[in-house]
Amino acid sequence: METKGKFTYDYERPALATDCVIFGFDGGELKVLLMERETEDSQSTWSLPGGFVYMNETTEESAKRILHEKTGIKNVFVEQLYTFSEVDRDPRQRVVAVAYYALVNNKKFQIAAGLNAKNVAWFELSKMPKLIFDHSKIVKTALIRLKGKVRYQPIGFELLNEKFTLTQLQQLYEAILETTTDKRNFRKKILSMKLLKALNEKEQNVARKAAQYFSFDKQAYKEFTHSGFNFEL
Amino acid sequence: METKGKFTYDYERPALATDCVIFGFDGGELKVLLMERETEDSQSTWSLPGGFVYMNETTEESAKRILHEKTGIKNVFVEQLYTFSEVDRDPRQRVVAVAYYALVNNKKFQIAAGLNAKNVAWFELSKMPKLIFDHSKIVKTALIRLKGKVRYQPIGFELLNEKFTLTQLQQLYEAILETTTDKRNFRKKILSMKLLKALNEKEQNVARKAAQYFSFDKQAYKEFTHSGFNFEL
DNA sequence: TGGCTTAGTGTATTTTTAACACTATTTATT
DNA sequence: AATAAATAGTGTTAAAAATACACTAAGCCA
Repeated sequence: METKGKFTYDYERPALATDCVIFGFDGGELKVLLMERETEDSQSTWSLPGGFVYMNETTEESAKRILHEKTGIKNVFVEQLYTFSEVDRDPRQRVVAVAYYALVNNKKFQIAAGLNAKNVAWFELSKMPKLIFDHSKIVKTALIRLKGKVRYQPIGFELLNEKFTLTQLQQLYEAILETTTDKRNFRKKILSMKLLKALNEKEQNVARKAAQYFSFDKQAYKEFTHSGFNFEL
Repeated sequence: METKGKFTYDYERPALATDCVIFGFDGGELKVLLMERETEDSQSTWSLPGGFVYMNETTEESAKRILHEKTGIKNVFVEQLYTFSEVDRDPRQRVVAVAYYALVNNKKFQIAAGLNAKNVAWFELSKMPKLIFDHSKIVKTALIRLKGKVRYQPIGFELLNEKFTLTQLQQLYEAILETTTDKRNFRKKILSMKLLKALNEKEQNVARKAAQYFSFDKQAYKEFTHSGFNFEL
């Protein structure tokens, strides 16, 4: 128990923190951004970016602030995941963590990737190092959520640039859902929802037929949902 | 800030509480169990059962403990809903609330209903009183979750007795999803999953043809999911 | 015994999903 | 200039699932 501090309560309180699982998509692979810290015995351990919640911010604001402070990423999709409260999850003190997950598009992915020299790095899911505390469990929970959610909410687009090809979109879904899909059937289904705008623009400098660029039409999606339709893939 | 207390920290901490949305199903209606408290000005206000998290319990244990202490209900389905952290959600002090929702079957519903004389009561969703703080928002969030979840997880059964008729089951789904369904199609679909066991028992004392009782077959569901099938209604 | 009430059941149509293979375009290579 | 390499883009058919729809069965009551 702290004694030097200056905030005193008439009952004991857990500390409250936020942790963030940051997903990116690159090279056909789903990746997670992790931070490295040196421990006292000068071993390195990896963890999710996280920190304590301030008194004047919500947990969502806290997660976004920490995301920005620690990785430079801002203005991305962030959603609450789950609150982890095992009594001994942090052996040093009782910390309850409200976990969030973020989806980072390819452009911001590259910026975050540029920070590699420092203490953050992208990891493929199959190549994740051991993580501190219950952070592996948090990542696992985030993956399950992402897999479930991507099928009935158009959040996958958050992982691509504003303009993307149908092949990229299909690869994204295949990576997240760990499936393969027939190209024609995938295109038929996604185009039938009329939520994609075909742009007057094609890929450049590719040694093959250049693919058409599309963008997600947020306005059409609004009307789509208001008409009682449900996104589903 | 408290001054008489004996727990002191070197930075300010929000209080951590749990609140619980308790769903019951009776008379073809989905209901929520609420608590009444007297305020200082002797007006009554309604709220979700809730309380502070102890240092030696997880938030889930806290929610279950409080549920039991305040309503007598235990051994029911309880699942984490969402963490509410608006800075001013409780005007008296900063409280972050981890909300849970519980599904109470009809038998336990009746017991809880018997507490009516005291300070708890079941309310139909359309007849809910004004609630304290952000508790209406919490109920709304719980409803959205229940609606979403009931379609791809067999949690609806938690709201019925162990034995139930297909008509009861259908009414439950219709109440939660706010839809109507064709009786033959509903039966065809639910029975095709082979997750219901027909019991050698019928309704008693009804002034019409007595309906067959069924129960949910947990063992079959385990095998069902392990075979890669998904519950879906 | 006739009336009331809800249980229980089958078929035909429409819609959705799944399976499947070739041509078109662009760049790189020789 | 011709050809090879790579991936974009496209339509049809068959199977499965969802939907729409109406009568008979059983038990109690008046």
